[in-house]
Amino acid sequence: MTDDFHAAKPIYLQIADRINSQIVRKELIAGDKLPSVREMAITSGVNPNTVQRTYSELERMGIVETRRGQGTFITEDVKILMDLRSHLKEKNIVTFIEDMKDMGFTPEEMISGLREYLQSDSGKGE
Amino acid sequence: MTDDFHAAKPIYLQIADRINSQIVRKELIAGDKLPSVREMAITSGVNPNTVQRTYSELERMGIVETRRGQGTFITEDVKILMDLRSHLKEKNIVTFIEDMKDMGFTPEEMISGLREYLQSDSGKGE
Amino acid sequence: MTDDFHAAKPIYLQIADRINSQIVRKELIAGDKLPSVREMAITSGVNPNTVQRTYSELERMGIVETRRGQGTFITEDVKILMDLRSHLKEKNIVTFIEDMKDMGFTPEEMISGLREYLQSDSGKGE
Amino acid sequence: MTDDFHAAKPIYLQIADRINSQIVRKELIAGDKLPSVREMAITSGVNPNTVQRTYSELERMGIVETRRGQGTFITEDVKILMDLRSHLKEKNIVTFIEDMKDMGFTPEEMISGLREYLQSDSGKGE
DNA sequence: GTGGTCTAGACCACA
DNA sequence: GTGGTCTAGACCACG
Repeated sequence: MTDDFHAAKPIYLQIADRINSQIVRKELIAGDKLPSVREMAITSGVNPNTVQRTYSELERMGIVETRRGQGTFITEDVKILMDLRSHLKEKNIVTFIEDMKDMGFTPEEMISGLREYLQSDSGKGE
Repeated sequence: MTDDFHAAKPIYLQIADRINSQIVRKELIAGDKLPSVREMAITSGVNPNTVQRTYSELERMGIVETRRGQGTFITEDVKILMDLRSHLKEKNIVTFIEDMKDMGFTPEEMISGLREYLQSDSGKGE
Repeated sequence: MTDDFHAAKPIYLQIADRINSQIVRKELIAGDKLPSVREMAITSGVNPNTVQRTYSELERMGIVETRRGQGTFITEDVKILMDLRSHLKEKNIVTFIEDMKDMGFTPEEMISGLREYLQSDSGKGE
Repeated sequence: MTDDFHAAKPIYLQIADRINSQIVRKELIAGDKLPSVREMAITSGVNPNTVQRTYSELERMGIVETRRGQGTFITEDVKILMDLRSHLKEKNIVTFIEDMKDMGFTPEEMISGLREYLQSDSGKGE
């Protein structure tokens, strides 16, 4: 919370987020090949170094693996991909609860507040 | 989302968050005096400059005002303090919804997921 | 220029300004007695130290003189009071011109700009 | 007004003023890159932190934007830059008028006084 | 290379 | 005592 200013999450993490979202939404599945660093850099309009860093980060998390000379692939390890979903979900929810609790909201208020915004939100997307 | 690593929000903003929480929870109310820069620096274990920055940031947001030679005080402008609460609340909820939506969760899943964690969470503290 | 933020000129100088204005507008004239430090502090709602500093400053400028046990008086030296007026005037005008010049305005634009605001300004006061 | 002593506007704001002047005079235009913090620090003979502060201030005002790892740039938002000019102009003029009015000058005297100094001023620089 | 944050420690103006 | 500014120098994340 508090933010509002420069917001700014590093670009390389934003790209990682995007890829994670695609995985979680099954737009990318086990074994899929990611665009090459250069390709992704061009289509995303960023420096290749930045994409490189994204891929490294994802590899560190076990989500992708690079095969020399072939490219970068979503891991075949389905368990990791499943975990990713539940992990991101849990992380999101727990963070949300903690922040709301810090602000003195009761569980009931969290749910009703969430409901409220979900309604006024119906029918959008990025 | 994604994070887990370095996390890292600047210290001076973390302190600002903490103060905002206290305001929102009514532990700090309009007109209250904040600890002096030096005092807060010691109790928070940081450099006075860092606290100074926190206070400047809060002043920029209209949440506190400094009176020369006297100290830093929560603004008397109750409206700003009210707005703070609803602003933080909204920000939290909207972010949560967006992130969950990115991950392909339906509104129903968000609410049930939230419920689930709220139960297993009953009776904790920071 | 640039300002906009905390603005903030020290209180003791604000008070000095106010007294100078009164002199220049002949509301205070040579030999007049100023309120005592305590009195002025109360009516101005500030710390006596602050008023003390104002008087010291004015004395340093030769505008007032303090007579022990009697109080603080506007100087009898009319020349200084006359100079005050022209000095403040000059200072004001010169600063104005410099700032406008910095912004790339021509003398003609300064005068026309000034005229413009003087018209829309007719009939106000603090 | 009144001043003459310590004058003293913080260095970081003086630098901001300078940059604002350059923008208003079209010496810096939308999209231009500012010197790096370190560079500017050296050429201005101040500490990098001080320049950093200047840039932060300008960013807060929406006049510049920083691109990570690339540098600090004048905003592409031309409207902000236009507003800057008129804002600074207005601020200057209004302050001038108020101060002169405090001193008991009539609008006519302001204009004739200004004229007077503009003539004796023809052909100078900083 | 860039900006952003932080510490350490100093000095000053203000009340 | 208070906050505000500044220097010196360090470290980090980012592109």
